[in-house]
Amino acid sequence: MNSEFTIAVHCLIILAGAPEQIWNSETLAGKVHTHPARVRKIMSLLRRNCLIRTKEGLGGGYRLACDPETCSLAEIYRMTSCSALKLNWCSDSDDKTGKAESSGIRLALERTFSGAEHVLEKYLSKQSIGSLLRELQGESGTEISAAKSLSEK
Amino acid sequence: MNSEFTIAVHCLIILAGAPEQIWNSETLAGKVHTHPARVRKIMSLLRRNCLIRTKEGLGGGYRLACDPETCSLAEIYRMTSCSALKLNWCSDSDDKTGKAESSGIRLALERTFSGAEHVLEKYLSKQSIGSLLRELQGESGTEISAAKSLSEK
DNA sequence: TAAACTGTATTCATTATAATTACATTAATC
DNA sequence: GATTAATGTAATTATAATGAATACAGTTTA
Repeated sequence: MNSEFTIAVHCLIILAGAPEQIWNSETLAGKVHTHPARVRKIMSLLRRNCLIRTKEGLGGGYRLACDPETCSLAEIYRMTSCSALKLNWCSDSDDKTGKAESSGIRLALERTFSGAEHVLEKYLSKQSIGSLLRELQGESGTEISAAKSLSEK
Repeated sequence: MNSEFTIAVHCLIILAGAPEQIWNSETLAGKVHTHPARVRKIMSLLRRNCLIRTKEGLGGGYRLACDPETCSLAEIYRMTSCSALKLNWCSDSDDKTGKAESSGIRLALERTFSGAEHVLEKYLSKQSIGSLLRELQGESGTEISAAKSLSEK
């Protein structure tokens, strides 16, 4: 999984924390520690998926366009990092034995990986921009981490 | 997750499929489509974790040293790819606002990632070299994929 | 003692990732 | 309108991660 997911979530949380405000790429880049052009690229992806609204021109920038509570991390994961757990290894065409045993192994491992992706998405679907934001806002208190309890269900 | 996990599992399945046989790095490398030196490096890791036994010298190679049924993929994952889902992004020391909001976001995301790692390991702990091997051997039949059903539990 | 292995470090090549630059386009404001 | 400040996007460059290849010391068998 590359860092696009992280940056996307981070920016969305910032937007959700001040829904009326318009944030530009430079400000977001400063908070997320990356380059404005990269922020724009990722935000552009989020816009095409209708999570945010963009305003071009002077005074422009980004605003949230979705309900933080229903915007799940799984959704964002799919946009940014789909199949990050994919099996990365070449085909088995040159198996000389004819028994094609290693192809069988490959299939089995592909099922394992796709199952892994499945449980990961299921876990991420239980968290949303809203839930993370609430977790943040309650941080000064003594709450138990929501992520921890979710993963131990 | 890099491909060490895949190669390790693949090699272990091969060893488990012929427990009496000694496999050398060149043969394994041919089946797994990588370089013998890389196989040796990974097998060396598995040996240090007592999953296999090594025989050096002429006629040497690798043999399984564990019960395939209790050798879970989670265990192998931990050896090869631990924290593959770790948050990869720099610290927040230069936050000028003083509110340290983005540090809070960082902590929240770290919890999310560590929870993700947790569910992934939990999923992998339900599969073993033995279960994969059995899945392979029953492949000619019409069995439902074990991985699929596990991930949908 | 020679041959065939593993163990391991090092170097090189490739690929993936991210930063940077550049510039067209858009919109607000003077 | 002209200027300014923003996004959208492509292209280039730099850096980091990954894997392949090489080399050679150590080990065991015959």
